[in-house]
Amino acid sequence: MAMKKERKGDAYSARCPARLVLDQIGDKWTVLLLGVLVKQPTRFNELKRRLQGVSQKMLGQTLKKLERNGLVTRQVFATVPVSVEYAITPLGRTLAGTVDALRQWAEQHIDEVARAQERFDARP
Amino acid sequence: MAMKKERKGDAYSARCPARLVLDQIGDKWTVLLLGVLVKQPTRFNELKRRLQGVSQKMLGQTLKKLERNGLVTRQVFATVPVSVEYAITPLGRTLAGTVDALRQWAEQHIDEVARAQERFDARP
DNA sequence: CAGAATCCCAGCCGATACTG
DNA sequence: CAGTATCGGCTGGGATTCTG
Repeated sequence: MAMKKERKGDAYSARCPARLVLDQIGDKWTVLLLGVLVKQPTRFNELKRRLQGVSQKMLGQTLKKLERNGLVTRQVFATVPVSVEYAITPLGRTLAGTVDALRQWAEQHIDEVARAQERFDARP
Repeated sequence: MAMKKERKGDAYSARCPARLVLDQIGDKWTVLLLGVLVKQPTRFNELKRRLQGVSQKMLGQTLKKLERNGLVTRQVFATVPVSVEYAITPLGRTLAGTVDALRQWAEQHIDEVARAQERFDARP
């Protein structure tokens, strides 16, 4: 029997900081969420409205992950029906900036990528 | 800058260039793969050896996706057992650079993130 | 050596329903 | 309003087997 010893992850371990970042921003909603919050603090249902198509489950889950990683804060106001405001942290703001570099790369090179795909798909 | 109205595919449509990039680099092996190939062209089994823990399936699949997007090239040599060399393209090299910005962000802020996680996990 | 094909599981994610 | 809980589909990804 092939036992693996301590194969926890090699260069690919959870200790790899890059992996931590990609696990955060690689999911479906984080980038869009940061994109909204970087402009202003926003409440739960308002976020739900902005990110058309998100489910409460994923919104809550994504926000919780962001909060846990110190990228957004959650503040509760004791209004009549309680309201909760999410805001980006300074740390989150720096990440949003870095993610923006990615977005810029994408916009600059999307045509080239699209052409590569066509070439690839149109061959024997 | 043009306002996009188009609510059919949300802001989250496949047309979104940022989404295309995240779908490419967000997977488990792309970043590591680029990290190896950015140094020198490498053959299939050599890649498999370098990325300890990757399966042939995922390696082949990831390479194919990279090739389709024009980020790496695949060249076959008619040696005795045939050998195949994968190399990063200029386009792929620019992406690798951008990804590196992400890695730098991660390394600079991993401590702060870790502390945020501890604080989050250690509360009632 | 370089891969394709198959099986299977864990986790993401959406839809829906329920709570304070 | 702001969530949590549960069910189920889909897919990323690993292990294994087979081919040129």
